[in-house]
Amino acid sequence: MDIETITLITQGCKMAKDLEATLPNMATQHEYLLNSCNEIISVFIRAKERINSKAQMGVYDPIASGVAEWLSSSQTPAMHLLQAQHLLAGGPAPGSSSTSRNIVFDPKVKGVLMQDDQDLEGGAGGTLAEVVAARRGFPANMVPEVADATTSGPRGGGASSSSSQRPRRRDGAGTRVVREPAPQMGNTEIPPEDGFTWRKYGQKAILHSRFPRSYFRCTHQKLYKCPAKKQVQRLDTDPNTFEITYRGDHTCHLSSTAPSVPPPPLLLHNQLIAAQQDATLLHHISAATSTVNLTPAPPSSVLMTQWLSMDIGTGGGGQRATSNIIDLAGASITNAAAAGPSGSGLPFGRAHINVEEQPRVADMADAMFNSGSSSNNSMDLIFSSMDNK
DNA sequence: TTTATTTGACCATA
DNA sequence: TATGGTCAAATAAA
Repeated sequence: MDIETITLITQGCKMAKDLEATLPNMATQHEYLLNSCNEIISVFIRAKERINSKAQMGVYDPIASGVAEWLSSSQTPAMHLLQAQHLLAGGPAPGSSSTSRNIVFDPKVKGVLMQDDQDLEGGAGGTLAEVVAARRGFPANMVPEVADATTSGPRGGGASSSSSQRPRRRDGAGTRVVREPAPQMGNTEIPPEDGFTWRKYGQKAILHSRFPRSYFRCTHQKLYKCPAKKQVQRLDTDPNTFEITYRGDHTCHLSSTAPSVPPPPLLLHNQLIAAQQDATLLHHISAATSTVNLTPAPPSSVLMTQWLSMDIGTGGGGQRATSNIIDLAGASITNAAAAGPSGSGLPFGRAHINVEEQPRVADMADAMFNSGSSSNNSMDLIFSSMDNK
């Protein structure tokens, strides 16, 4: 990545942060906000185009990848807002590309699909869940409704894949290899989160590799017989990059109580309402009896909390208001109230939440949105009562 | 007490 | 037979 691209990205980030700083005072200045957003977007688009031109040469750029990680980790509420606007406007998220497979302006999008991938970004059609998952950079096999016909179970014995790196396994079909930069902050030993919860079941030294390979399976493997697995290994040539191999599809999302694709970034309340009215979205919004399809923690619980509190103004009253919360990725929680502190694990099973159950839903929402990590998050607390074997 | 992680042993595959 | 992948007991953490 050349210096000009870096400069553009830096400039865009600075502009976004400046905007964020002025947001409290300028929140009502729509024209100013619009202009500012447009300026920021144009800067990132220029950066994106420069990066795309490099990426299309087929070169994985660890520096660009690192910047993507940095962008992700430093994403501000203002950035979320920009992204939300573009998401609902039908256009690509700021900084994302309809064709590229590189930097996407999203907290979760960091990966570079290396093989056996589908054009995650390119699908003009597809379900919302697919689009959202694609925008979030998830491997195609993690997108609900997208069944990989070639996928087999852990020892399914499918046909051999084209992987040249691990020719030993015959069940290579359905595997996807993603490279993601190691977190720049915090514990860099931990592979970046991908929105699902994983349980580590093994670690093994690999021949001719400096770093051991870690083996993970879906946390819900037992309960839902979810065959999804992943292997995580640091690259010998670039210790700051993880190579993550996904195997098997998540089947846990098939259950109404199971985790699914994570929700999209923060969306404004009115945008959510508008989205609700969109026929394409209604497909994903359950009707009268609202089945709660629980998801891993949102990318930014803080932001979600902010959003909930933002919404209180329109909800009226001195009490904490009821909000319509819609998980656009296929889940729905209706009339979930943002209420006080929650207790520990909530004893609900296949949750058909009625409006009358708001207090309980409120606790659940609290548990969901106050959790910080997708692993060991409150959702597991919620599920723990159900996971009794 | 429950759940997650670690790690040595075992098994399957090339 | 070497190697990668998984199991399961031991241990740690919550």
